[in-house]
Amino acid sequence: MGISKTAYFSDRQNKIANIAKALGHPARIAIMEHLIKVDACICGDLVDELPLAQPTISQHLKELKQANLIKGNIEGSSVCYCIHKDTLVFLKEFLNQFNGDPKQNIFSCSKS
Amino acid sequence: MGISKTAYFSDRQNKIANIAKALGHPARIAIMEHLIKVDACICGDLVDELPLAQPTISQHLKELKQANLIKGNIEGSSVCYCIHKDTLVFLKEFLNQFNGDPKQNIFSCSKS
DNA sequence: TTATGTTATCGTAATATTGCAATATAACAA
DNA sequence: TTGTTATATTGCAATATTACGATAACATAA
Repeated sequence: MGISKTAYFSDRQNKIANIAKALGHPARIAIMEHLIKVDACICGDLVDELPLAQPTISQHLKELKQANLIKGNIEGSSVCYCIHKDTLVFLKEFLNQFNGDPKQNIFSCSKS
Repeated sequence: MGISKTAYFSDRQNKIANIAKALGHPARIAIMEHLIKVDACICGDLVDELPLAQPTISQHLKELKQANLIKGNIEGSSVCYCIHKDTLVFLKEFLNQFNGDPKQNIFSCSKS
């Protein structure tokens, strides 16, 4: 990515960007959607479900975990993953900023 | 980013990932937040506002425009940018999938 | 015309991401 | 112990992103 000037932005802006970045890959969207469908599953289930190799899935899970989008519970020799809703709520709150007057600012913009 | 197997995922999953990826940088979050604060502004305003050079801002705006997160209106020699709410609504609808029973799946997960 | 203001594009260096084979690690069974 | 199963880590090639100086493209003014 080249140098990213994260230090120049607020913690909140960096946190939101980090969550969005973690969601910025179709495999990770597919993982999130599979997790919500089955409630919780292990890495191996995702390897069967998605057209990617096990190390790749594991790496994507790590990415999602780093952003707090999922949690992993160790269950014997496997790890059970599920969604961490708090983070999704946080992201939704960011999006709610953009709910202004619906009559305004929809199909045009000017600096007037 | 290396080869991204986008072809293996649905159009919808790719679209969501693309929007999220566009939001996956603090400068672009800052741009979106500035745009909502002032309703609409030109590139030069953002150059004054953010600690990045003009070509960098322009590139970030292109990224946001490509994901349909903003629109640009040419006004004389400048371009007026504003938020494209439809895309944010689309992203919010994706997040709404994750609003299951609040008593379930909050602080634990198991494959039981 | 020339000059100025505004934005986009090009080129490039530094760095990050993606994907996977190979391998390591860990839990458990036999 | 050995073997099996499940997941994580390492190492690497291919590719993408980030940032910015230089410059191009454009509208407008003088």
